Amino acid sequence: MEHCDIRTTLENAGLSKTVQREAVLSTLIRADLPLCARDILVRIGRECRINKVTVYRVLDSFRTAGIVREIPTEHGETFYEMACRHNPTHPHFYCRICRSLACLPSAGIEQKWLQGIRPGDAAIESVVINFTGLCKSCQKRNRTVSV
Amino acid sequence: MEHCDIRTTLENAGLSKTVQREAVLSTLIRADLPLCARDILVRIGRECRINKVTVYRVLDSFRTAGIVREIPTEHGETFYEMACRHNPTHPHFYCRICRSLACLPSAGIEQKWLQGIRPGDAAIESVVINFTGLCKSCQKRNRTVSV
DNA sequence: CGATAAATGCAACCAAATTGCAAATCCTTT
DNA sequence: AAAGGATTTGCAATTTGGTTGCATTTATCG
Ligand SMILES: [Mn+2]
Ligand SMILES: [Mn+2]
Ligand SMILES: [Zn+2]
Ligand SMILES: [Zn+2]
Repeated sequence: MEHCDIRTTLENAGLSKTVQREAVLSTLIRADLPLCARDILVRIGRECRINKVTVYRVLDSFRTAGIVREIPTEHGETFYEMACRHNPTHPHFYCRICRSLACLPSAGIEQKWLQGIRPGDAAIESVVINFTGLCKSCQKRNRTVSV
Repeated sequence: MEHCDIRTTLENAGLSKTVQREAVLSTLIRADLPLCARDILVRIGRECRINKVTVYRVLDSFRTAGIVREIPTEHGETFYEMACRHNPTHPHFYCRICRSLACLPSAGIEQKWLQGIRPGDAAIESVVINFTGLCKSCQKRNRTVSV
């Protein structure tokens, strides 16, 4: 997969370049699936000194700038993924047991679906389509337990 | 709108009949929009003695029995609505300012959408389609403020 | 380099939801 | 109707994901 350049991304967004922002951004670019704040903190590890609060604030600035997309889940944790041209919007699958989030390969489908919707008077800013259920490994584990 | 019978609903679900369960169920049946645990607690008020924890547990038993649907929101509160035949599944709109949740009148559309999805190995149990943005009154309020 | 605005770290805080356990209630069987 | 066992509830404490206030540090620009 092709990737965005960290410096260019920050510059284009008008965000000042700090080690913490670079660490969060590079973690998200490297990731092959959406990450939550805790994931990011763990992945950065000792790479650079960074606080939990900073991760939240950095993610918020990225979201405001349109660099990342937010994917809220049933359980309450919010996941993040790159919102660049290399990663068009798509639905997600959330496992209610292991609380993992997976991207579903149906890019662009939201736009088609949106046309069937009458939002009334509301000003819609985003659509979240979240499938929930049991992932493959949790299905297996559950089957074994219940038999 | 037609309504379900409280006693029959509980009996069919195999749930014992307690004043607390009846209170929660009747509140949800009466409601004209999805409610969160706190809403339910407030609406029950002095009607019967009920604890916050009980509301959560009752809602959980209702969800397991398929009596209610869960609608998780971006902010972390979970809303609930009747899942009976009088109320087929539909998408929802969530206002990120006033945190209100509204039902969108597009019944049955999720089922159609599901057909376009390749879930891979996952066992899908539910689809949540959540529109987020600003409701009418929050648009107005925001406009006034920013001018 | 120095000034100033912006970003970060830390501790305290918050709201929603969950847990453990004792007391109360429900439901079946006498 | 009373008894007994299983289920449900209330209460206090805890967990979790996230936020706030404020002092310190860092980035950026002249
Ligand atoms: Mn994704
Ligand atoms: Mn609804
Ligand atoms: Zn899983
Ligand atoms: Zn609103």
